[in-house]
Amino acid sequence: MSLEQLNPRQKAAVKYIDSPLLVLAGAGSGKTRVITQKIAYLVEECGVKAGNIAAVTFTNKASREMKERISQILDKSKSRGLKVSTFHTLGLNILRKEYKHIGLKSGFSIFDSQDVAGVIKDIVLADGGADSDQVQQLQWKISAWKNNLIDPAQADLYTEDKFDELCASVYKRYQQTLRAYNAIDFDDLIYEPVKLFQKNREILDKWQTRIHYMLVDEYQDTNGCQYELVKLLVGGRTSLTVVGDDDQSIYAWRGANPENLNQLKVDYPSLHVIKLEQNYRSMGRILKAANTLIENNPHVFEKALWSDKGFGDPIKVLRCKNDEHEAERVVSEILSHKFQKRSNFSDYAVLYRGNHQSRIIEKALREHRVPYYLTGGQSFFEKAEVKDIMAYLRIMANSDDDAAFLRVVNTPKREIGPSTLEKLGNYAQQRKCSLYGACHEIGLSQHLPDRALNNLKTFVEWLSRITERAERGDFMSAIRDMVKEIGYQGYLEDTCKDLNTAEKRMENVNELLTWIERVYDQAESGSSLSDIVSYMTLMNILERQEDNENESDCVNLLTLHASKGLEFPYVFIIGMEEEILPHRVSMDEGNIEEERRLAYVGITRAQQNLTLSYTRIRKRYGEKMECEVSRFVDELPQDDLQREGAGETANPEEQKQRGQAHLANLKDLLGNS
DNA sequence: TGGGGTGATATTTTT
DNA sequence: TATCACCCCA
Repeated sequence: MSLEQLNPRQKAAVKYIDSPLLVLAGAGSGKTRVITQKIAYLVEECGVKAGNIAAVTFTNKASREMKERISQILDKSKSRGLKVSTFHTLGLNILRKEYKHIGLKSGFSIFDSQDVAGVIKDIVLADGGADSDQVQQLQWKISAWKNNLIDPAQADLYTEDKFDELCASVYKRYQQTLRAYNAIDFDDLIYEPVKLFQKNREILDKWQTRIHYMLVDEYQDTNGCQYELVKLLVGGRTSLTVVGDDDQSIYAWRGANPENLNQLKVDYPSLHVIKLEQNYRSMGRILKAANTLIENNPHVFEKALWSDKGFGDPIKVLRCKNDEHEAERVVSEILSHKFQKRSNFSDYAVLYRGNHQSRIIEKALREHRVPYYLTGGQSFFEKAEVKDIMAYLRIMANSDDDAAFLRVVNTPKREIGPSTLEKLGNYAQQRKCSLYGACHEIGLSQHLPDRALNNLKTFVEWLSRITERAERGDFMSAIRDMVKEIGYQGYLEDTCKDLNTAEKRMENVNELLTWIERVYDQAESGSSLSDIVSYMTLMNILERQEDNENESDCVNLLTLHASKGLEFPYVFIIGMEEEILPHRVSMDEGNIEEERRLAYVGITRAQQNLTLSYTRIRKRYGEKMECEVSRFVDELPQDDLQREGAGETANPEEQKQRGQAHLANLKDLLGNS
């Protein structure tokens, strides 16, 4: 195999196997290439079987990309059994084999965060009241506990105030409820295997034998639980390579613990560190700006990106009168630039801090007839029609899944209303069984009027028939018939305002079916209905749609967060203002460093040109607010900036503002060191 | 059962 | 200011 295409550092990272390895891979430094080459190296030169290697990523997209690139460099016969998966899929695979040890039955469901919110709501409601804000906080807290491996009993000990006590008691009942539903949540996919491994040496041994080498991508995004899983699977061995960049850690607010990078040095004293600093993406000036900015953050590992792509144009800084003006400027910059360079619309990206900022840009783009593609928004699996069909599959796979039952039972309408369901619920509780189970109990007739009873019976009988068909005969035709038999298309046509949206939703349903078919075809033989449903739950079809849309020539609109891992020739970052970037809330919480990393991520997306913009006045909550340029603009190398716009020469007012920003920044630095 | 009026609310999001 | 739940009424 040829390692010639790699630079010396990359080559070293691929070949190093003597101790655990941390690869500090700067933006655009070819980290995916290192991981894929290393897998090939392990297989071809070190005699490790592909089936004994586990490579872990965070998103489906990253794992798909990695699989694809490996198939390009490694023979199919040699890559057989290679496990490239997300953390959650790895966890699911473990649980599929070991579910009995944690009190689950086969066919368990995976609850998404909406299902979880529903369960918590029910629990609090039984307590006598809840507002949606509280449910949110409870959900967040429980998730945080799981991410830090704290079980309900331990949570009891950690309570500091009344709210913590409530959380702990809800946590306990929440776990019980999930078990009763034969369900787990996303966090459990990692939490439960870790707990099991900690308790049961034998099972851990088995999995350690199965996995000889682990590679972890985007290591700075791991949480405590994920790190523990890696640590357990690696055990005392040296067979670990993690790749990460502390400067691109932008998900701490979601439970990621970038400290895990430093923790490695403690847990593995023999840890070897290799830095990848050559950037293959951007012009020198962009990297200089990025380096200068991020130097304002404290670092455990120093790192400076460089490239041999030439220095490039100055970074434009647009100063605008107001937000409308800003949008207008950005669009006209894109248009005139495109005209000059004869580039494509898809070469441009507009990045922003918050989703709402896209609206005004969208408006300007529409006015100029510029096609655009908006990333984000509702994910495919959050669409009601997709959730409906998925719920049908879930109840078919796991009859204890009450959440799925409730969603499905009266959609489309079967005249099974709230009062029927309440009585059914009471009865199920009395009999200590699931809602579906309760429908089969003889005693139910005592509690329900005939009409309601009949409706329910008809439904569950139909459901068991179709389930049986799916399990026994041709899976896909049973599913397709199911959609037909419930009259879903007619239901959409009745409930949607216009036929157009009904049609669109039906298209989504069909797309879902196509996907189920694909997953079914690719799944190992012997995969059950529930296996298919589990994998579907962990998937995001939207990603694929994105790829499709990108083929038509569109300007890209996305949040800074969503931009991580992507690159564009020409990048605009709008709203470079105090209270936006850095965001107000982060300022209050003292999280300036993460905001700075966010700006860093945005800047390093640009290959050739970078334009920043800010406004003097912005409408916020309907009120006109005076704005101040972001401190991050002041932290950039001023000689490399080309400032343009309304009253571009610095007036006394602005001088003063900048002075204040600088002072604040100094204080910030002092406070941190 | 659905639509319209009302009031609260306003980062970032993957699995 | 704009949106989105949610609740109430027809």
